[in-house]
This record gives sequence, structure tokens and C-alpha cells, in this order.
Amino acid sequence: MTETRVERKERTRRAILDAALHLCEDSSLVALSLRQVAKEVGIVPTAFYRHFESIEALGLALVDESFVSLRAMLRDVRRGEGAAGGFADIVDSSVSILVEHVHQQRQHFRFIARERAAGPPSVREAIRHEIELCERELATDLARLPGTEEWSSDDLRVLSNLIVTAMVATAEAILINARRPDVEKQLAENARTQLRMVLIGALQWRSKP
Amino acid sequence: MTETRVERKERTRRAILDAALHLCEDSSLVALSLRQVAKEVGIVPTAFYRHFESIEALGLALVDESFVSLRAMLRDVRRGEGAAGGFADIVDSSVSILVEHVHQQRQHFRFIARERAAGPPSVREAIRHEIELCERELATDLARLPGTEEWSSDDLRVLSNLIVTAMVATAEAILINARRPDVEKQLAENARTQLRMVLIGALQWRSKP
DNA sequence: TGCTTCGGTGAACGACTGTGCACTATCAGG
DNA sequence: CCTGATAGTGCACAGTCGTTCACCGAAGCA
Repeated sequence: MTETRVERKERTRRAILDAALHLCEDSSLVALSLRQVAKEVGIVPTAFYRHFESIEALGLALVDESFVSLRAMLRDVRRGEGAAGGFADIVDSSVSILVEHVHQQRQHFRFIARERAAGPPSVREAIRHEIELCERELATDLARLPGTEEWSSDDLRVLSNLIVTAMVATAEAILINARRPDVEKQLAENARTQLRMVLIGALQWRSKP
Repeated sequence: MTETRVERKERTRRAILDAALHLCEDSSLVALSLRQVAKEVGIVPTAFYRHFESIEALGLALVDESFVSLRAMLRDVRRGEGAAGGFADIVDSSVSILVEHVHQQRQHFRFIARERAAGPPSVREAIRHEIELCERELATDLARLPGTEEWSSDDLRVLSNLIVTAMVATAEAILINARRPDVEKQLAENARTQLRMVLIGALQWRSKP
């Protein structure tokens, strides 16, 4: 025997997650049927229930998994910030890392981008919550940057929200234009310009007392 | 007789559009069935075909209709800009108009926000195209603002994209928090702050030669 | 007035949906 | 080694789905 029982179960679970991720590439979770997933995995429909209570539960598992990818990206971005010299370097490396991760975890980013707006309510809620956490983290990062010493925490959150929104939009645009390296290069350059514009504005900003 | 034949037909068509819009409030077009719509309207499923070739065609019609609402908003924004005094006034009035229109045309904005990411490919494409047109228009508006005389057209587009992205995100957030006036007020204030930050950055910006 | 056009009807089809239940085969632990 | 747990099977059920077809009745034009 080469596999223990829990290993086999985990393998099937993974196969289900992968199948769902694959089927979600050009549709949404709400238009996904249990039977499609089962057929893709190569199991009988009822066996699905051995692993997930419903498609919605599957979706929540995919949210968790996808945000592992996203957080890995944020870790890389932070490491880049530590190594980089000035603002320009931070912007350049951060966008490069974004582009790279979107490529490597295309399915996860696509899933988040789509289900954020279209998934079952609980999935939407979960994604919204995770993104809010990311914004909060970014806000504390921004607080450490020179020039933001006197900012109110509200303003930090607002700036953080703007940056996250712009980067999410960039990721979506990259996903739409996958397999078009020229367009993608332009999108990355645009994202860098946007970040620079925002940071220039931020450096001039003074919070109201 | 109170109604001519074309009037009756148009009335049914409207009823179908309204029913679809209503059913799309908490689901997506791809999870919408022809029979649901027909039942909601009060006609037999096959009668649907007298008005639309498919659900997808219905979606494209809804895109057209929704962007009529959105363009009406942009017209109001431009009128506000003409009347307003300085940058601060423009920002304040623009965001107010956004909030107001999102309320008045809740279903249309919700539809765009959702199907933009989750709709059938042709619907996504149509929405993407319309938003791009809006960005283009905003770019020409920005070109008329004092301080952007020396900007490259690329930079104008990039700034326009950033602003549109931020405003779309604001509209989505308002839709999520509908019926919570306190949250909504905060969101509007955040949007104003973001616009001010961006404009401050833009005023300092100099395009590369 | 008579004929045509056409929005809407109703039955029928084959395919697909989620879910329940009884079953089997196999691995893990006593 | 035997026994209980359990991942996966197979069948069945009642719905819903999109689409077809022949048909109806009233509006509109001649």
C-alpha cells in the first residue's frame, strides 16, 4: 500500500477543489453544479457530500485557499519594501510581485475577483472580510512610512483602501488580458504610475486635526 | 381599445427587463433561467422568445439600459463641475451625485457591478467596453482642468482609470451597505478624501517627456 | 369584411439538477 | 484476525431546465 486512508481522502478533496477552481475559470460558483464537479473529479455525485456539505461550503474553502495565495503575495511585497531603497523602488518591486503572483496563482485570483461580486452571499462576505483585513494590514504598513507620522488612522485606512482597490483592479485587468504580454506590460506600467501619483498626493497630505 | 399592439409588446418587453433586473438583485445572470423570468413576468416560457433570442441577449439589453443610467449620472457630474468653484467643490458635488444616482438606479448599478465580473463573456465584454468609453470621456474632461496642460495623453488615461476604478469601488460599497445611512455617509466621505488625495498628487505630477 | 400578422398558449421532449437510501469494498484499530 | 468505520457506488425520485411544435385569438391592414 502506498497511501494511507487520510491521504486518499485528502487527495480526493484536493481533486474536488481543483476541479471547482478549473470549472470556475469561465463561469461563477453560483452557476456550478455538484454533478459537474463530481464528473470532473471522476466520482459519483453523492460522494461529493463526503467532503463538503454543499457547493457553498466548497466556495468558502476556496476562499480560504485563495487568500493563502494572496497573503503569500503580500509577504513578498513586504520583503521587497524592506530591501528597496526609496518610494520608486517600492512601487516598482510591488507591482512586479503583483504581476508575478497573479500569473502563478491565476485561478485563485480569478476566483476571488469573480466571486467577490457574484458568489453566494456568504462567499461574498468572506472575501469582503479578507480584503478588509488586507487593507488594515496595509494601513499599519503605511503608518511606518516616513511622512505619515501625523496622519489620522481614518486617513490611513482611506489611503490603504484606495491602493488596494487600484491593485485589485490591476489584477483583474491582467487576468482579462492573460496571454497578451504587451498589454500586460502596459497595465503594469500604468499601475506603477497610479501608485506614484497616489503616493505623491499622500506625501502632500495633512490630516485634519 | 386603450393600447395599440406595439405598445403591448413594448410593455411586455419592459416587464421582462424589470423581472430580470429584479431577479438579478441577489444572483447573477448566469444563474438566471428563462423560466424564472417568464414566471415572474406572468407569461409562458416560450413567449420569452418573442422578445429576446436568449438570456444573453437579454443581458446585453440590460447593459445598454444600465449605461443609459450611468451616462445620465456623468452628465449631472459634468453640470456640477461647470457650476462649482474650485477643486474641493467639484469633488464634493461629484461624490454627492454619485451617491444619489446609485440610490435612484440601484438595480442598474448592481447589475453592472455584478455582471462586469460574472456575466456571460459577451456581457462582460460589453460592460468593459462601456466603462472604457467613460474613462476616455473623463480623460478629455481632465485635460481641460488647469494644471494638466503638459500631461501626456497616456497619463491622462491612467489618472482617469484610477478615478473611475475608485468611484466604481465606492458605488459597489454603497450598494453592499444599502439601508445603512451612517455607513454610507462614511463611504461618501472616504470617496471624497480619496479624490482629493488623487487630485493633490495629480497637481504635482509632471509627465515624462 | 376578410385575410394576414404575431404575441401568447400548452403540451411534450430529453437532458440535467440536488438529494435520499441501501449497498460494497477496503483500510485502521482492538 | 476480526470488526467497525467510511470513501465511494448505483439507483431512484421529483424538479427544473431550454427548446420544439401546433395552435389560438385578437389587432391591423386591404
